[in-house]
Parts: sequence; C-alpha cells; structure tokens
Amino acid sequence: MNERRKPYPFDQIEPKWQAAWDKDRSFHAPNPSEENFDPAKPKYYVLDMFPYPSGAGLHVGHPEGYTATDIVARYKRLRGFNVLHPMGWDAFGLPAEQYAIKTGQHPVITTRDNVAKFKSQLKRIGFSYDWEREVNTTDPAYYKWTQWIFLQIYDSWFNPETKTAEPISNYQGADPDGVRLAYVAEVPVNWCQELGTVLANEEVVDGKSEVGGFPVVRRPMRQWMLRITAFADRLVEELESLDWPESIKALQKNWIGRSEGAEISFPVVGVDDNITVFTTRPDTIYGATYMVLAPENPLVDQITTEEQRKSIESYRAGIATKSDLERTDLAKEKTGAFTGASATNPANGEPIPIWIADYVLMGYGTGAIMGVPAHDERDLEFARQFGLAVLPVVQAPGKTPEESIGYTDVGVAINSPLLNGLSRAEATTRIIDWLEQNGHGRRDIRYKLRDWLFSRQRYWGEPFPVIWRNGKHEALPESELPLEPPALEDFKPTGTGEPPLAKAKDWIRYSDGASRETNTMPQWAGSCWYYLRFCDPRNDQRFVGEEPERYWMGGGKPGGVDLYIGGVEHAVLHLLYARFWHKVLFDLGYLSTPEPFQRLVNQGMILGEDGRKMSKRWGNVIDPIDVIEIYGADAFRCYEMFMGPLEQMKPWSMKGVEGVSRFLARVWRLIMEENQAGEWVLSGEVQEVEPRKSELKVLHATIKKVSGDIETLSLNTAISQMMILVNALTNAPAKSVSALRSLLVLLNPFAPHLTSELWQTLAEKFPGVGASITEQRWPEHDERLLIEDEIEIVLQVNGKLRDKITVALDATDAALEAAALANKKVQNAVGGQTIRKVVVVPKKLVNVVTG
RNA sequence: GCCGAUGUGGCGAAAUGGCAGACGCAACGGACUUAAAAUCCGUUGGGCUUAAACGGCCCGUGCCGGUUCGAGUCCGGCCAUCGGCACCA
Repeated sequence: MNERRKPYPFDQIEPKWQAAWDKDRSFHAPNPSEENFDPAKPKYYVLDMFPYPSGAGLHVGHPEGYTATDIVARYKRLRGFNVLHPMGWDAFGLPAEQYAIKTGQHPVITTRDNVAKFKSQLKRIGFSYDWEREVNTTDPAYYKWTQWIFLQIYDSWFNPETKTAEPISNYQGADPDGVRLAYVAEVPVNWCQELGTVLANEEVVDGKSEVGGFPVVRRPMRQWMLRITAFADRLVEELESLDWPESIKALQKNWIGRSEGAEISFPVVGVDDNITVFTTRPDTIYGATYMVLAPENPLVDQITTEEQRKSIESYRAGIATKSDLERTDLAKEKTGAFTGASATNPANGEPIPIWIADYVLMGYGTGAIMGVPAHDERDLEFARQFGLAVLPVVQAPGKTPEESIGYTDVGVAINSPLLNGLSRAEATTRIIDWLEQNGHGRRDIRYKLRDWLFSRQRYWGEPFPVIWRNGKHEALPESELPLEPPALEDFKPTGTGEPPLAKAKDWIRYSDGASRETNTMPQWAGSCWYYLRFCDPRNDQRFVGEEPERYWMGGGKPGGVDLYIGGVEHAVLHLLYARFWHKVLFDLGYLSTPEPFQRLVNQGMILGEDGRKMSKRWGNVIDPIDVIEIYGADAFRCYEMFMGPLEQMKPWSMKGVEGVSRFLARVWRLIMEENQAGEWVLSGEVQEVEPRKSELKVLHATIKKVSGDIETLSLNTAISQMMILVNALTNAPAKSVSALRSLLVLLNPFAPHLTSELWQTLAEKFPGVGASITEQRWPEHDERLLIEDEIEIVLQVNGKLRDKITVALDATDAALEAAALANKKVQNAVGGQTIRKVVVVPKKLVNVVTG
C-alpha cells in the first residue's frame, strides 16, 4: 500500500495542540473558591453520558455525542461562559468481572488498562474535557460516597403527607424498617442462572437478560429494594418542566404507568373474607359477572371448595412451570379454573363466580379483577371460553336498550341503578363516592413501576455498607466508609444465589456475631450521581461541596446540568434511577434543584455503510482510530456532525469523510501554500485588506447561522454554511485577515486543531490577530451587512412560479404589483383571464390570482 | 392493541406557510499534467417540446382529502418503516 499524501499535515498539528492544551490546562474550569475563578462569568454545565470502558475501545457511536457536547463546550467558552465539561468512567459491571473469571486477572487491573485505552483514544479526538475532574466509579474515594448516599436513602422514609423523603428519625410509627426507602424483602425476582445474579425489571428484555441475552426466571428471594414507587407521582409530574425529547418523556411515563381508578371489595359468599380488586373503570361494576384471581393469589387456598381443589391445584401446577414469556404470550387462548366459590357484587347484591386465570397477574393491582365482559375485550374472551354470563352491551343485535348495559350513543349510563343518566366521568365519580360511603372501596392510583431491586450477587460492584446482627440489618458507621470488597481468588458466582463475597469468611465477620452484607450494588449505582461528583471531584469531606453544587447545579435558570447528551437506551434505566436519587438528596436538603438534567438530547445510532447496525457479524464496524489515522481528528469530528441531524439514525460513509476532509484542506490552503521545497508556509494572498462587500455579507450570514445552529444543535447545517463561506473566500483574489480571523473562531469548536494551528501562523505574521484562539471572543454578526439594496422578488400566478425580478429594496407594494403585472411571463400565464386579486408580500413575492 | 418517531433526487440531507432539493457524496464534462493522483471550473429531480442551442411547457416532498392567494411545512383520514410498551384490569 503506498503512502497516501495527506491533504494537510494533521498528523503533526493534532498531537502538538493536544499536548499544548494539557500543558496549559486550557480547559480547566475553576470552582468558586479556586484562584482564576471569575464570578462575572455565567456557568454552563455540558455533560456526556460517561462510558463503560470496555476492552474493545471506542466505537464511532461514542464520539458522536461527545463531539456535539465538545462543540457546545468550546462555543460557550468563546462566548464567555465558565464551562464545566467533564469525563469519567462507569467501570463497575459484568464484562470486567467475566474477564476476571476467565483469566483470573483482577478487575482492578482490567479496568485500569481499559480506562487508559479509552482515555488515550478520547484525547486523540481532541475533546476539551477538564481532565482534572476525571472520576471513576470503582475508585474507593468515589464509591465511598456512593455507599454514603445509600446510607442516606436507607436512613430515610417517604412521608406521604409532605410527599418528600425525610430522615427516618422523623418517623413516628412502630416499624421504621417497614418504611425505609431502602429495605429488604422476600419477593419474586428476576433470577438469571447464567449470570448467577438477580436483575432489575429494567434489565430484563423479553424474558432475557439485557446483558448477554440469557434466560431469566421468576424466583422468590430476599433482596434489597429501593422504594422508587413512592416517587412515582413526582417522577411523572416533574418531567413536564424538562427540556427533554417528547419520546423519552413518553417512555418514562409509560414505564411508570400511572392509572387512576378505585379499589373495590367483593365479599366472598360463605367465607369471612373479601376480594379486593383494582379497576380503572369502577363505573362498569354493574357489568361484573365473575371475578378472577391470579393463580398465585394467597386467597385462592382459603376460598377454594373441596370439589374444586383438585382442578385448581392442577391448574396452578401447570402455571408454575411456565416462564413469564409463555404466560404472557398474547396469541394463546385464555385458560383458567373455577374455585367453586362466589362473591357478592356490592353494587347490586348479585352472586358471581370466582375463577383463577393466568391472564391476571399477581404483580399488578391487587392480583384480582372483576370480570366485565361487556366492557373489556380480555374479559369477554375469557367469559366466552368458559361460558360465563355476558351482559349485552348497548344496542347489541337483537337486544333492546332496556336489556343492555353501558352507555347510550349520547353517552349516558343505563341499567346501572346508581348511575343511570350520568356521563362516564360523572358515573365514575358517583360510584366511587358511593363505594367509599358504604365501605365497599375507595379511590386509588396504581403504577406499573415496581420498586427497584437493588442487590446483585456479583463481585465487581459496591459492597453494601450494612451489617447484620441477630437477623436485623443496621447501617455501617459512616467512619468505616469506604467499605472495600475483599480480595478474592475466585470471582465466580456461586450459582446458588449466594453472592461471591460470601466466600470471604474473614471479611464477612464484623464483630461479636455481627456480619457484613454480601450482596453488591447494581452497575447503575455509580452513575446515579456522578454528575454531582464532577462539580467537586476531589472533596474528601462531602459527596459534593455545598458551594460548587450551588454554582454548577443551582446557578442560572432553571439550573441543573444545562445540556446532557447520550443514547436513548438509558431512558428507563439510568435516567429514571438518577432522577430518583436526585430527588431523595434534594428532599434531604443536599441539593439546590429538584431535577438533575434540564436539557436532554439523544444522539441517533450510526449504522454501518451497508445501512445495518454495526456488528462484527456483518463486518461493517468502523473504528474511529482508523479514520483518524487516515483523515485526522478534525475531519472525523466534522464528518460525524455533518452526517445529518444529531438525533437521527444514519449510515456511515467513508466518501462522506473524504468530502469533509477536502473542506478542511480548503480552509488550510486558504491560508497556507507550499513553497519550492514543499513546505507549508503562509500564503502570499493573505493580506490585511477589507473584505469585499459580497464576502462581508456571506461572512456575517455565517456568523449568524453558525451561532444559532450551535444553540439548537443543528451542527450539520452549521458546517454547510461554513462550506459556503469557504467557497466564497476561495474565490476572492486577496484573503482578508479579518475575515479569516472570524472564520477560524467559528470553525474552532468543530476543528480545534486545524484552527489553532492556522491562528498561530496568522498571528506570527499579523500580530494584531491576537495570541491564542481559545482566548478569543465569539464574533457577533452585524445585521446591517446582511441587508441588500436590491432584492429578488418572486412572481407567481395562482401560486405557481413564473418569473423572478430584481427590484430596489425600498420598492413599494404598489410598485411591486405594477412590475408584476407588466411582466411578460406573468402576462402570458394570465392569458385572457380576469385578475381577481394580487397578493404582495413585501421583499418576497407577488402572487397574481386569476379566476 | 397502545404510545412515540420517521417517510423529500442515484445517496447523506436542506428549506420562520412564500423560488423544493442549500451543503456534501456519487456521476458526467472541461482545465492543468507525458500520464495519473491531487487541485480548480462547470453540469446534474423526472418528463415533454426543439435538428441543436437558447427558450418554453408539464409533473414532482408516502397516499387520499381539507384550509389558504400560496402547503414538504397547518388540519382530518389512511399506508409503510423504525423504536418502546403490552392479558397492566
């Protein structure tokens, strides 16, 4: 392979400037108490979702979001902001541990190597991170505070009166352990045998583990849970004020799944017990013709009659062997079994049979429903399957309205004695009031969201700062943090559900009979608060100092992280968990804003050149470092932004990279030329002259467009506009130093190395240019220069373009109309038709309407 | 089924209700060169008309309809693709 001639010497200038930025601490953001802190500067916090440093290194998806934030960070600095733009490592997790199991190499070592690799790769792209703020979730100095935050959660409860988290010491009830925000419960959990651990609902996709795609089964286990459900309402409501994509808001709302309705009690005939159901349609109670319990519902044992016991037991046994996937298969027929018992419909006193069926889930509502075939498709299907009573709905064929149930075509209820004549909304209110007054039920809200299963049976995670004494848990004293995991030879999961840490007998022993918790926290723990640590990463007294927190998170309106960019895959995982922790810490008085991330943007996935998802399987994976070798980091950055809208999914194109690389080379040759010896020197065409009028116009149009486009993250069109400018300047006989100065500052956030080098070269010959490009001010556009004295007017007949004419800027409407009517092409198009109307849009067009 | 996003040239894509296709890729033609690469200049949505050029005309933003002097853009109804949720009562 012969050496490809480089379009400009990026291989020399890129390492040079990266080293210079490091040496000069160019991108260090001082905190309020530090020297060089300028209180006059507004703050801007721009954050990337920090990566898991895998052994494979960066792929092209990482730098997409990172480049966008880097452009914004550099732009805001030039605009005079104090910019917080940090990077760190989310380094606990399965791959490092699995690698350890395979090779025996400790995850600390693998993590260190992988971080070093990631960091050197990120540096090669020229990101302007403040590396002095680097954090690593696996660093004891970091997870000390993860453990500390867990203890704050453990020591809190949710006060339903104030709807906030409060210290457990405020709790007046008898059983504080029953209300803690972190608690232990024996619950059916998602157990993954292959991974040897339990998983959160959010980590299970289609009955398989999100990591690895291994089967997941339901199994009751004692686990640590976080009471995220207490915050369900606030997590939904407070989404409203956030500048997030609607799709992400919808995903979170959907996941939380709030539904309003009522709880209704049905007395069981002949047994001193009630079956409580949750329904969103209490107004349909008159149509309830049977009840269904989930097969796992403990009430089943109490109410089943002797004759039916056998058939109930065999049905339950059949269900138990089924996976969640089989159970929830929508295509299958309804199954169920009769308990022999019946219940009384509280609304009309009618006895109705009680069944069990697997279409009713123990995990939602009360694990029991009232069957209303007239209103619910699933109930109807079940009733038909088993020949249960189905009340005809309004105007069913062959039925008179008198025999029917439901709402008439004018929307009022019939054959529902308490509700007749009411609208659906009125009927719902009326029936709930009636149920409440008569002790049959109450208004209720239910959520799909479950409490967060927070413990894992893995080695490579934060140990819980908890000890057990006489079967009861208690907090480890704060002075003993960080609690480091024991040194282990064998990291393997035990396979039984007992955590690997249980093998470290010495470590477990705490003191006089007390022992340590052996579960570890899930990977999400460290990422729940890293954005806070970035504000004050070296503080060893507090998880974040009050002043830095107030400045970076509280300052400005409305506060929080000003811009957060990352992948959509975290919509219901990281982004929900972090909001939850943030709210707890906010309630406890540690934070100044109720929400962590004010503006969120998701970058779209980059596909392979073949339009498929990049994967080893298709052989279409692009390695960013390979691209940088050939085209340089600036071309790589610009191409990733030029591909298309940031949020959109789009395929990679090497030809596209080449096009952008050509553009950067044109910028280079605008200022540089090769001398006889083949060295690049300042071009003789660069002169201290005023730009021509046409150049000034396109320059100022570019300043305006690029500034606006960076604010809205329309980075592809910002680059287009700079291409237009460069094309215009290339055609100019003399290259004006002042125009080049502006161009370089505009392009600097996108191509920082190239512009830094060119700036330096310019400044050597023309001292007025100014020392360092990173210390320049962003140019302002002059609206007056954009105004033309002659403008083009579009002439239309009936909305169709017929001609264009050039007129003076100050031409009156009447003059425009006259010019249009005098135009030959307009006259041709009008023909003999009468002119009904002439629409004149000043400075734009004239539309002649005939009729 | 429900929720959300997206449909524009050969391709990636642009267009505050006002010239559809900016910018880039690819393709084609030209300049430079012994030649190639690189670079520079030009053409490029489809069709019809014309011997050719100039010009002229028609069609065109997933489909059907509506609002408007004017719709890629707004409204209503469909279709397709992608993503999420899903016997959630």
